[in-house]
Amino acid sequence: MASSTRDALVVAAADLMDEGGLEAVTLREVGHRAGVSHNAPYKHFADKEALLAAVAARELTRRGETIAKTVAGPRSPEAAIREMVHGYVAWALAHPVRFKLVYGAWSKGSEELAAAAHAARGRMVDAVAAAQRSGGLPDGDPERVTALLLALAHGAVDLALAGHLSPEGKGHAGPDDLVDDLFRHLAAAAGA
Amino acid sequence: MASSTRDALVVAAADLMDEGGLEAVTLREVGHRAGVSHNAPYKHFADKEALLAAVAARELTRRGETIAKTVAGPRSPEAAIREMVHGYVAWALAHPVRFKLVYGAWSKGSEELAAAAHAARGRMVDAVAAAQRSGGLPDGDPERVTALLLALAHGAVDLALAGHLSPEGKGHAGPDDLVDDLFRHLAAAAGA
DNA sequence: CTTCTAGGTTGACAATGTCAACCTAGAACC
DNA sequence: GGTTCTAGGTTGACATTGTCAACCTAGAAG
Repeated sequence: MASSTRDALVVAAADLMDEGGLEAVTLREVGHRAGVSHNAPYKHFADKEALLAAVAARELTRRGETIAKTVAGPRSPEAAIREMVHGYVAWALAHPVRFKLVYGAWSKGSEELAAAAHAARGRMVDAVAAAQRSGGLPDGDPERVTALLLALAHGAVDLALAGHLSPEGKGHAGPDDLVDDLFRHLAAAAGA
Repeated sequence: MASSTRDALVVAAADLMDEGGLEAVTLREVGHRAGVSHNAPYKHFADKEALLAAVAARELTRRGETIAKTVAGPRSPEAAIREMVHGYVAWALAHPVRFKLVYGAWSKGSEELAAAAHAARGRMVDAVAAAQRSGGLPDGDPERVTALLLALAHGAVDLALAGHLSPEGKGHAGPDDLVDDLFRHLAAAAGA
């Protein structure tokens, strides 16, 4: 197993950002929470960004496990993707800071990150392809339909978190509503 | 007109973020570019975030003007929304930092910002409603269909900027491709 | 002519990322 | 066993940056 101090640092950073946002994650406080000095993190990470990348990798790996469980759960392929996309939305809304970290720009492209992302995407693509075969989604490159679903979920969540989604009017469509709308339209397009 | 120094500060900040990213926008450098001292910005803005909000308001206002011109341009309503959404994508890809600033979280909800955003959205909703009447888009609350379009465009661009869109595979669907896909599916759903 | 104030200046401070120098215990090797 | 190397930790210092406080000045207001 990796250095236990290293893990403690990653956990401390994750906790800090959940509590006080990204700007609350200071190397000094992270070190303090992990029970080491303000400079100890540099023995495990090149710089602050590398630490944050480790946090992102940890989170993405967990997401991948969740998705793997989802794929084994529901009965129909349509239900499976629906659940995946709604799961994505729920996770993002529950952990906004981790969400923005994971799907922000990684100037440091860790291998673990790329692998976890690829695995998660692959599972979704499979589910989409299955749903296409059963007629619940329109035809076309499954990768591309997956990208469409993910992009919509991502955008809806991002806008919602920033408060730019439906200025609290009567429509009041939340991210989940938009996801449902898209699935409905896609189903209609598939049945044409 | 507002203080000319104030404008100079806003312009300097906008230039800086275009050149070196958000982290390059330091109050000292902004002041220097505007030809004043490192503390002069505080005579015009409460804090750094207020300055950034002013930059965002300026950018959003410009976007609104662009959209207004677009609405008067194309012939069919379908072409008009298509052009609006693609214009959104093009702008975001061309000015990633401004894009993230404008659609990031404003803890300081300036009135100018809210007004500009509302105006821009209204024009898009009108265009969507027109397209619905001519059968190019499926029925339903126009606000909601507009939100769907914007959310997809936003998400596609955000993922693309972060490098999380189609891991350079053969599909290689860019934001514009996803937007086209959505329009195609919506048209199919409308024709059902 | 006095007074007020908007806008500007300099100086200082605390927080933070980061570098450098130093220390220590245990693994590794003879 | 004794020597050496090194991973992991410590303290101290430094530059950058946002922000506050004190001070200054020219022109408007009276």
